[in-house]
Formats: sequence, structure tokens, C-alpha cells
Amino acid sequence: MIDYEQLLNERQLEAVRHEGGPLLVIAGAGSGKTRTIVFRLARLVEGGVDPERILLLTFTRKASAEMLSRAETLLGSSLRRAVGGTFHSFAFAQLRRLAALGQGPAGLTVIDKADAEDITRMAKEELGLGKGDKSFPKKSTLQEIISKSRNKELELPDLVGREAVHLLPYAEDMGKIAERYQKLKAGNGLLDYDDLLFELEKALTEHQEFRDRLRERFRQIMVDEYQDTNKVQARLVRLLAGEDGEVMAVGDDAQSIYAFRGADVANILGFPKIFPGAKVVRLERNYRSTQPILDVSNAILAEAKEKFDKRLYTERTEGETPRLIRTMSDVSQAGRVLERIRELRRTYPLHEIAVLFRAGYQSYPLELALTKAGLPFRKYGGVRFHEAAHVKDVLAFLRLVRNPGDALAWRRAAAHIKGVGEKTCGKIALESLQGDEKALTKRRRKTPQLDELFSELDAIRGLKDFQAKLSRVIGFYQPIMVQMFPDDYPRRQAGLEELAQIGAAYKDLDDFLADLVLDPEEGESHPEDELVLTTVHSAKGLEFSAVLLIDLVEERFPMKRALDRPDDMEEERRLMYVACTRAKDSLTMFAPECLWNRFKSMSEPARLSPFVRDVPYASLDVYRETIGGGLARESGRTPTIKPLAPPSADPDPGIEPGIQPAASPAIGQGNKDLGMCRHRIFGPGKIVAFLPPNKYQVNFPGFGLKVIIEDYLEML
DNA sequence: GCCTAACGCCTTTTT
DNA sequence: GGCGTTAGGC
Repeated sequence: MIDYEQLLNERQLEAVRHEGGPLLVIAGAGSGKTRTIVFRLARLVEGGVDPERILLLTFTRKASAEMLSRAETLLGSSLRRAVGGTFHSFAFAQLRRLAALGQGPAGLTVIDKADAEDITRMAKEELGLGKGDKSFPKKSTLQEIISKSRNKELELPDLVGREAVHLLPYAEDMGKIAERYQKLKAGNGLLDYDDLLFELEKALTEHQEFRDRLRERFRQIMVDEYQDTNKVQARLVRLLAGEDGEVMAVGDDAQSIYAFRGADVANILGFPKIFPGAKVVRLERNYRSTQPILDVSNAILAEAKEKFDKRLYTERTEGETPRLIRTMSDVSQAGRVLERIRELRRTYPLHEIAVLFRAGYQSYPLELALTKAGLPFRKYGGVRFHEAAHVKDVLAFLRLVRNPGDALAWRRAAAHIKGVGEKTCGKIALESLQGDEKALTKRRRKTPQLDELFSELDAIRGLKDFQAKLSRVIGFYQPIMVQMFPDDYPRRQAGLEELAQIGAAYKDLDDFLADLVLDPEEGESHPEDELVLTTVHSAKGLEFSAVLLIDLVEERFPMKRALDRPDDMEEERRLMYVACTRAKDSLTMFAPECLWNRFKSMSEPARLSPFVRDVPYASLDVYRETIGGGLARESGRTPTIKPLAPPSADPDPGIEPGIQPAASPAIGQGNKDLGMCRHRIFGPGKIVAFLPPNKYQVNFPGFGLKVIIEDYLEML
């Protein structure tokens, strides 16, 4: 028997033991959310629930696999028959079962973003829209808007009016393209990510026996990261639960960071309304971070427009003061980050150290520096494994093995053949589909390389098991890869080996293809001790002893596009909150003074991120990079700051007023009116930062950054 | 008609 | 470094 009382706090216990009705757990960052789910899983099984009746929906398949395996360890028995995964993978699996019964949507090939974009472009071209119009939205924008309008369930012109006013003149054309896109997909048996959810909803609504069977099977439904579900996902939960199913939703409204994808915080806030009688449990005690780190996190969240009814507290009152390091530029930042990592490495293993950033490309300079320094790292987010060109190529061959009518796959598989382009591929696909052997033979005779490809595909089809197919495809592709990527095929080679590794776990081609598109598994778990580089989004739900945040300047974090959109700014703020709360012991923030502008080939001054400006000056140790490359300490945390008192007997800690050093100015205060100035010797310059009490940092064209005492500057 | 190479443009987050 | 457009070749 598991000693729940010993291992859980009172609130967690309440959630774990709850029975007989809907349950909503509002779990602040680091409050033991995963632990609560894991123990509840164990508790259910211990209490006699058949694992087969449990459905665990999470944000990534990795998360559900980890929770199930932790619960297994706890229980000492298998949970294999429990179903865990993402909404999308669950939907796909159920739709396949339905298809096996001859019902549901026709096709069952799941397409990824790149495929969806290609089909969108075809729709646009077929309709002859936007020809020669340079400002016509491109396929990525079109696809983004089409998907957003479905996710947010807004009519397309409505969505464009709200989120992309500048495209309003194109709204009508985009609507036509969206319609055509849907038809093209349906006609080719393809499902995009959004279709998976809507098709499952349709199936549940239209096929009563199907719905009843699923309801009967999944009596216990648990949904993690509920704040990031969209409207249709919430309806799916309701449809699956039925009247008397037991539903547990877990999430944190303050960590909602997927609104851009249609996530609707209203789902979590409105849960008690949709599931009347729901019990609500709040977890607010943080077990992860030290108080100084929580002070910074709380300060960032405190400025949110939408007020969050929470303030994390911890008993880890002692700890290193978070640092803010102002580097001269984003280029020099990489070096300072590397230094800091070397320092931290003396205390923590590499895999407990993570560098977080807003967007994938921001880590490129650091990746270079790390490679040069020979420091092993693993990157999450940004370009995904299955999106790498060589992986997509291999997958294209496999898709053709299964379905020779897949025009998109033909395009990739024949990319190395000169004289065979998009139109030809479309024809080949059509002829294959219609079984027009005559036309195909003619083509094969005309282009020997095409003939070779056809023979190869036939040979692969003849192989019995999936493993043999996969290794043969990789073998065939090998020389093509060398030919197509002469400069970096060795790196891609490693990717193919990884793909083979991943494939080793599969018996079925369809499963393999769908899984790679739905939630690509990383290769084998890191045998080496590796540093972690990750986007903040991909770091969701994770924790590290030491966290380094880079590029904390306006236009990078928050992103430029969010600056003049209040709602987007709010999401960026929550994202920043998520980033800070990943840290257990050590938090280092980096903010370059200048950013390299690739187009202008020059450095331009950057403003400190407004979120960092909201942090009381005294909550951070501030360092500044000096010309020589060293660091000069600029300010320190005043020792008078008392840690937030942990609530004593109060059963619901709710909002603790905390002790804010109210009088201390925020970092960079006064920056709000940055402007131009003139110096007697350096001439006119742009003020980059105000350095209390009486200095300014100024960027003088031709002279670079200087720190000048106020008295010597003439304000313009 | 179809394909390729060359040129100018702007970079978000993810199932 | 990728996308879309355009010019020019087969």
C-alpha cells in the first residue's frame, strides 16, 4: 500500500482521494501537479479501477508516458492498458478504429504543417488568386489563418478583422482558398491536425454506438494542461465523459501560453459551470523554486492585466539572488552564457542546466559557441526532427510505398530527378491512382531515374515487415542525400540513424508515419550528460536546477509583433512567467544592449524587456559586460528584503500580500522616454538605457556604446 | 507547357 | 536561409 498521507500535502491528498464527480485542480507552477496526477492514477488502480478504463490526455506523448510509468513504479504493477497521449493522437487512434468498422472519415493520412501549406498553395493556384500580388498573404500566413479560424471557431473574415486587419482586403479570397483547401484534403483522404479533433467530435456526435462504447470504456478521464485546450477539445472531454463519467482537469490559468493556437482560458475558468458540482482544489505551495526566484516570477505576473488569484509561496526561503547580465550585444551574449554555464557546471550536472529562449533561431549563436567549446547539448523546439528535409524525404518514400497517389510525397521523392517537377509529379500521382500503366511506362522509359524509383518502390512493397522496408528505404536514400546535401550530409546521416532507431519500435507503417507527424519522439534518451536548449513553449512542464534566459529585450521577448497588441503582450508575459518558474535554484537572465540586424548588417540598440523592467531593482543582482569582456557588478539585492512569509494556518493561502520593496525603482526605470541626445565630442547619439542614479548609456554612431554622466549630455 | 536558376524579401511559439 | 516571383531554357 502506498502511504499517501506521508507523501502528499493536504491539498494534493484531497485531489488524489476525490471520488464520484468532476474535479478541477488549479496547480500553480512547481506545486506538484505531475505528482498529484501520478498518485491519483495509482490510487485509482489501487482502489480497483481497471487501468483499461483510464484515459490520460496530455500535451505531449512524452508527458503521458512519463506519468504512466511513474505510476507503475509506485504501484508495482502494469498500467499498459491505460490509454495515454495527446488529444490528437487519441483522436487518430479512435478514428482508425472507426474506419476499421467502415465508418468515419474516408482518408486517414495525417499531414503536418508543411504538407498543409503545400495544399493551401495548390488551392490558391487552382483558384488563380493572388497572382503577381506581392502583398497577397503567402502560404504560411494563409495556412496559419485558416487553422486559427478553425481553432478559435471564428468565421475567417471575423478572425482576420480581429487579428490581421491589414489582410482584410484579402479576406474574401482567403475564405475561398480555405474552402478549396478543405475540399482538396477531403478528396485526397488527408487529415490535418485540426481535422483530427473535429472529425472525432463529428464521429462521437453522429455514431451513437461509437460514442457509447468509448464512454463505457473510459470511465476515468484525466486531462493535463487544461488551460491550453481549445473549444473543440473541451467539447470532446464533455462528450467522452458523458453524464456520469469521472473527469479530472488539471491546469494553471497563469500558464496559458497557447492562445495563439486557439487555446481558451475560458475552458479552465468555466469548468465548474460545464461540469456542475465540480470540486475545485488549489495547489499553491511551490516545491520547486527558491524564494528569490519566486519573487522575480511573482513580480512579473503581478503586472498582468488579468489578475491571477495566486501567489506562489515556498519554504525554500534561502537561495541565490537571480542575476541580470547586460551584455554588449547579442553576439557577445553567447560568450557570457557559455561562461556562466561553465560556472554552473561546477555545481550542477549539465542536464540540470537549461537555456531558454522565445524562438528557435535565438539559440543559433550559442549553438555555434557550444559546438566550438565541445560542450554537448540537446535542443528542443524550433525546427523539429521530422521537419528536417532528409527525414521528410525518407517519410515520402514510405508514404509512396503505402499510397502511390500521394502527389506531395512524389514531389519529395523525385526532387533529385532533373526534369521532374511539381506538374509531372501531380500527373504521376493521378496515373498511379487510376492504374494507368501505359502512361506510367512511357514516363519510366523517358526518365531512367524515375524508372529506378518505381522499381525500388515496387521492391519495397514486396517486403514483408516494416523493419525491412524502413532499412531498405534508408539505404536507397543514402546516395541521394549525399547528392542533394553535399555540404552537410554527415550531420543528416546521424538523423537517419536516429530515424532507424525510432522505427525499431514499430511494427506497422501507418502507426510509424502518423506518430512521427503527431508528436515526434526524440531519439534515444540521452546517454550523455547534455546541456538543454529549449524554447519556452517546449519547456512547459519541465524543471531545471539552473535556468538561463537569453535575449530579454524588446522585439525578442516579447516578440516584436506582440508589442502593440495588448492580448499578445499578456500572453508573452505569462510565457515569461513560465520561463522563470522552470528554475529550481538558479536563474540568470541575459539582456543584450544591442541586436545585430541581419538586413542592415549593423548593430542597433535594444531596449530591456518590459517584463524585466517590472522586476523590483532589488530583487536582482545586475552585472554589465565590460569592453574587455569581463563582468562588472552594478547593483546588488538589498539585504533588507524579507522572503515572503509562508501562510501559517490559513487553509487557503490565496493572495498573500507579500513584502514588495515598493520604494525601489524597477530596473531601467526612466527608460520609458528614451530619446536622442548630444555629446560635445561624440556628437548625436541614441539613449539606450538610464543607469541610476545619474548616468546614461548612449549609442553614438561611429563610436559605439558609451556610458556618460548626465551632466555631459544635451537632451534632444 | 514545364522546369530551373537567380533575385529580392522577412523570420514565433506547436499538435 | 526559405519563399515567391520572374526570366529564360528545353
